[in-house]
Amino acid sequence: MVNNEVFEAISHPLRIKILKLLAERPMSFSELKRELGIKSSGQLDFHLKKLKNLIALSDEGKYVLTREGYAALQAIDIVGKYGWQKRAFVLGTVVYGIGVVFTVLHMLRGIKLVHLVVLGALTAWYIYYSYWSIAKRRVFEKS
Amino acid sequence: MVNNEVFEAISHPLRIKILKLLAERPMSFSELKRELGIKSSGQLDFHLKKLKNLIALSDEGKYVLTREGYAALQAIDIVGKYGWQKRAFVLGTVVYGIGVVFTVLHMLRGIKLVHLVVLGALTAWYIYYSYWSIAKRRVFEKS
DNA sequence: GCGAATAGTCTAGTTTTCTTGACCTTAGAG
DNA sequence: CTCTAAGGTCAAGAAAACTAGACTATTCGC
Repeated sequence: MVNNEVFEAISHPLRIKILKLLAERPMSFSELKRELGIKSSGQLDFHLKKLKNLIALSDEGKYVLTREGYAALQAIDIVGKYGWQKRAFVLGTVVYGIGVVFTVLHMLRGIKLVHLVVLGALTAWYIYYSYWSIAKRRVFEKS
Repeated sequence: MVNNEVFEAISHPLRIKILKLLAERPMSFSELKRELGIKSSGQLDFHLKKLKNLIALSDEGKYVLTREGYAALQAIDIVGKYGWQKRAFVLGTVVYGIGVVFTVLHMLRGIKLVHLVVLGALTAWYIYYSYWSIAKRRVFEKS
């Protein structure tokens, strides 16, 4: 299943609801019908077929998510939370700052190898995190 | 823009290509046309309009990705790489194991606070990572 | 001032998607 | 044996998505 097929599969609100319901627990055909509040069996049938690859039928006759289904759900999560990335980056910067200050205060009472290791690890993490946030996620892009 | 609108926007192979091209560098209308190898202006116009919210026109008259566009690109990445999650988890487990062994070997020459801190941090990271991998990403789900 | 390139718009027609509702089969309750 | 519920399938029509190609306006080289 190539990329755009997954996105086509999850490009309908009802199908996203189905995935979210199945992430909570496996459900049978009529359970899904009830939870979704739809009357037409044909409609559910149609959308379940569009979700093939993302869902499967368990031995007990209930629909469950496949691994690809969980991946799709993660993608849904990412898009739903993109507004938080800037705030998360600011928080990460604060955490880095506190870590550095804390370590430097300790170093004032004698520099030890462990201080340098912690400082190096913190900085390595922060550089990597910044790279992802700024170069890949473009948290400071406008709009 | 709600979730399913984003996925509808990226549910066409040409539109995914457009986003990937624009992630490399801003491009003008005819640059895109050339790179995509299409002949119809109407077609490009149609798909660019479907991508509204994910792209924008810069001052220089070139199309660029918006922050939401980068989020969509991340979602595309996730779905494209879901096959790697199991391998990544195995690697993570190996890293955790090496870290624990390394730390315990050091502890044999006298237990210090730093050893316990490192061990605690390693384990906290691994528990969190396992939670995500197993509960959220279902890396061990079959299919 | 002319030809070519850029940057599109608009329309008509084709193809897909989606919804509705009728229909089918099996199993269990009474 | 009949009625109801579960678990679907299928066909027809409406609505959307998509493509092709004709058309427009502006700019730049010459």
